[in-house]
Amino acid sequence: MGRAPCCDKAIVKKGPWSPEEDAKLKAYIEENGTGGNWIALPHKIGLKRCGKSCRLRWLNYLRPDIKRGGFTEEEDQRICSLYISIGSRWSIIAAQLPGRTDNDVKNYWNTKLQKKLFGKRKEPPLHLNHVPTLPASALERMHLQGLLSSPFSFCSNPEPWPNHQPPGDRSILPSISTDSTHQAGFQMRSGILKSESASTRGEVERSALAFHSASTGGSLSVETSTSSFDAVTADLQADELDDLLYCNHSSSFAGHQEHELAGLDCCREVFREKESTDWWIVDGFEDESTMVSWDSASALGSQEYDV
DNA sequence: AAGTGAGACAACCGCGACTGT
DNA sequence: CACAGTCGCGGTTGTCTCACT
Repeated sequence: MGRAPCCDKAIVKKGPWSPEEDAKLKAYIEENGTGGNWIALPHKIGLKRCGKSCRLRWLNYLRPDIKRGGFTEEEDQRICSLYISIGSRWSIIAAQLPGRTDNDVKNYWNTKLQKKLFGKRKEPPLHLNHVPTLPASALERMHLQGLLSSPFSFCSNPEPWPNHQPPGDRSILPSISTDSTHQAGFQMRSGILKSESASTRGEVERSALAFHSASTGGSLSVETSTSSFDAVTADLQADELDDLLYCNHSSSFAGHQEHELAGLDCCREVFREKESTDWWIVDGFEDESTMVSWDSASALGSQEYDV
């Protein structure tokens, strides 16, 4: 028995939306709002569409604040920086780009940016094939980190998330985005304690962080201030990203091979030890890059995390 | 002009998380 | 606490457009 479908697939219409359907949906939402229930909405306005489909159509296409047209260089850089920092959290990345939707950003990454950064080649760099358990996105990010001059630079940033708020106050501060829809998408998910298998996409980040932690004598600070994602992106060298995105980066790549391989070595080292290490994260720090090992846990000190 | 392939964009699907009862 | 309904997300697939042969 699978989960019950959210709507009757025999009745709902699928495929591209007609202008009439768009007009109906748009007019209703502009006048009445979504009513807090997408599933019921299509019935109210006589649309033979799934509620999820209506939601998607509104968020990705009909919403008045949608920005059309090509992405700017600044947006490119921002997407890349954030992708390197947090991975394929498209909704979060999109929230940093006013008027852009997660679908937009995701499509743009998949069709354009990925090619810009990695070239036409589909397979990962040869040496990365030696880490077969890593998911593609993690490999990509590893590769990008290698292309920049400071491998795993994001792990030197104590604040990979825009801010951390205590449980019970999960909404991200307005400074991140003034757009209400985006803010809604920023609802931080609670998760007091997560344990993840070693093969999840956060593998690289955890390894990197553990490496960083070890190399700094096990000290690791996790702060709870309220600065924005700018702190993350500032950590990546904008000019280097610019090189990767808009210039021939072959020379840059060659120059960083050594760094990259060194970074991989540290990962492999950590992978060998992962069996004996318990990985954990604290509430509100959903991103794997913020995970810390027990080795560095003592540094959390005064933080009262519900573990 | 017709066929074809690639690229861009739109939409769907499945799943985990959240919320109310 | 359990359960059902709903939301939101990320991955994937489908469709359309356009350039090229």
